[in-house]
Amino acid sequence: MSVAVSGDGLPRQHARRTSISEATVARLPVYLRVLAGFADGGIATVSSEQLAVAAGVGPAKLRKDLSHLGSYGTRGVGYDVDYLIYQISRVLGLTQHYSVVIVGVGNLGHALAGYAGFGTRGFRVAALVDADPARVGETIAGLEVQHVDELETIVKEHEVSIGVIATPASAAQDVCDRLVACGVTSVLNFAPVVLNVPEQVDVRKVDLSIELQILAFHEQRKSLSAQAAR
Amino acid sequence: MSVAVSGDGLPRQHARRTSISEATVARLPVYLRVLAGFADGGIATVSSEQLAVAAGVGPAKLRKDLSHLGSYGTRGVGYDVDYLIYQISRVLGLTQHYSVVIVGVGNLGHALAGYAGFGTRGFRVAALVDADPARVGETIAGLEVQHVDELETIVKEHEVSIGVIATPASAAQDVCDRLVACGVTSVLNFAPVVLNVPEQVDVRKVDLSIELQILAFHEQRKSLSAQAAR
DNA sequence: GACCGTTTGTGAACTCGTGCACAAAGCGGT
DNA sequence: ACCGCTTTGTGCACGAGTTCACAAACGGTC
Ligand SMILES: NC(=O)c1ccc[n+]([C@@H]2O[C@H](COP(=O)([O-])OP(=O)(O)OC[C@H]3O[C@@H](n4cnc5c(N)ncnc54)[C@H](O)[C@@H]3O)[C@@H](O)[C@H]2O)c1
Ligand SMILES: NC(=O)c1ccc[n+]([C@@H]2O[C@H](COP(=O)([O-])OP(=O)(O)OC[C@H]3O[C@@H](n4cnc5c(N)ncnc54)[C@H](O)[C@@H]3O)[C@@H](O)[C@H]2O)c1
Repeated sequence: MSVAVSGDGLPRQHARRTSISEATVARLPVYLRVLAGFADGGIATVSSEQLAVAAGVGPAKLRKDLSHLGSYGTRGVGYDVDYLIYQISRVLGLTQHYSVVIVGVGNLGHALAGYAGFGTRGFRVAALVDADPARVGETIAGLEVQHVDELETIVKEHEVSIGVIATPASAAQDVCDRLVACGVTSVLNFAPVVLNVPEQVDVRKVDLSIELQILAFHEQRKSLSAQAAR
Repeated sequence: MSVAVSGDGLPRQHARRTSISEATVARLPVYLRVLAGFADGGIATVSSEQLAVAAGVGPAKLRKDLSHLGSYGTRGVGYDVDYLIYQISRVLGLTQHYSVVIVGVGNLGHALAGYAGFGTRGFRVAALVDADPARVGETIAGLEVQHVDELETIVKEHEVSIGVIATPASAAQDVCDRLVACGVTSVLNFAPVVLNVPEQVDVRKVDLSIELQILAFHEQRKSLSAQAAR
């Protein structure tokens, strides 16, 4: 593997020639969480075997995933927990901070606003907005709900890069368009609709009803095969 | 394509020889939702092109997905909306009803309990349980919160097949073990932990923090390439 | 009934992701 | 300095999933 030496004299792997696969990126946060657990437990080094078991993946897959972000491991020993945490954080972009705006403060929006998990890894809920005048002014988790018309001002002022949509499905596309128009380039959508966005905007969806239907499919498969065995 | 005739005289495609791929199963609920929208709008038939656009996938992928569940389409015309809804529902196992138990009625559990989307497609919230005695007895969306020790009784009585975990991460594995011990074979996990379950149990996870970190990765990628262009 | 434009269903090529197996590399003990 | 044990990093084969491209099928029209 080729190694470049940067100005400060520290060796620096530039494995950022080939981009990391989407499947790998989706697993890195899991590794990160598991590693954080090890670090809390005072464990200094882990083998790919241990990490793999804790993360629920195969050891080979784990090693291949990690190899995509550089060669940070010691043969015969394993990985240094703290160093690996740092490297994964760096690759995922968690060394920066991201401001999040939550749009739609209903049942779900309330839960999200109060969710402690946001703050833990570089994400900060900058504002809560809703279209319902009755909700505007309410304070949740230390934040006052603002009107959705303030969206552009809020996004500009707090340099919001991630928008979370927790409105009814009927309003989601409209809200998304407004977010994109304000310059938001990442959207996390909880509403059960397929959002249309320009090329450069990333959308990820969390869809409870789809998850349930996938489970239903497997339930049926299980009960059918149980029936066939009879 | 071979066609079998069942006892009742109706022609019945037995495309259920080969199992449907996981990727396809994950998209079927999306098609179903889009189709429901078309049906509401009074549209009787759709082409793969129309459906694909509405579902946010390519037309070829859509046709291949649908072909996996039989040959329900008319060349030169398209698909009959109602019939396709029925067929997808059948394949996904939504013609049956599933009872769901929600474990952990905190911020998120509250939102889930009140979520209308549960009832719409054959899923029924049979019970809410929590470990906190202060929460037991509270009524949410017409259901009284019961103690988690009642879990086994509840699962047996309501024939619960799907368990939703909305407890803190520290309690999730324990709750999961108890659900599995009661005979629950599908779990939807909102807690940020990797659950260990026996082979025959399906687990799906919804993990907000992972989604955010994936978005962060792409945000970083975007800002880096913008910087490189400068 | 033959023709024509349309749309499905699907083989085939291709890309992407996974798992195996092993050589290279490090560490500790002698 | 050597040896043996452990574990990484990766080449390779394989399977899953996607995309292309087109023949076969259908409805409508003459
Ligand atoms: N509650 C859940 O557990 C749950 C689970 C999965 C998905 N969802 C989805 O999440 C979304 C929200 O669910 P909920 O239960 O919180 O609904 P809700 O009706 O309780 O809340 C929706 C909120 O959005 C606000 N809103 C409506 N239009 C708006 C607009 N144009 N701009 C800004 N705010 C607007 C409303 O005033 C309301 O406060 C829905 O799409 C739902 O399908 C909810
Ligand atoms: N709030 C959110 O928006 C959000 C988003 C994503 C993920 N999550 C995750 O969902 C889970 C719940 O989040 P929350 O905000 O509702 O937390 P919460 O603390 O408000 O609620 C947790 C509930 O679980 C109950 N509980 C604890 N141990 C239990 C046990 N052994 N059996 C049954 N019930 C038990 C508690 O009494 C409490 O009522 C957490 O793991 C959290 O990380 C929450």
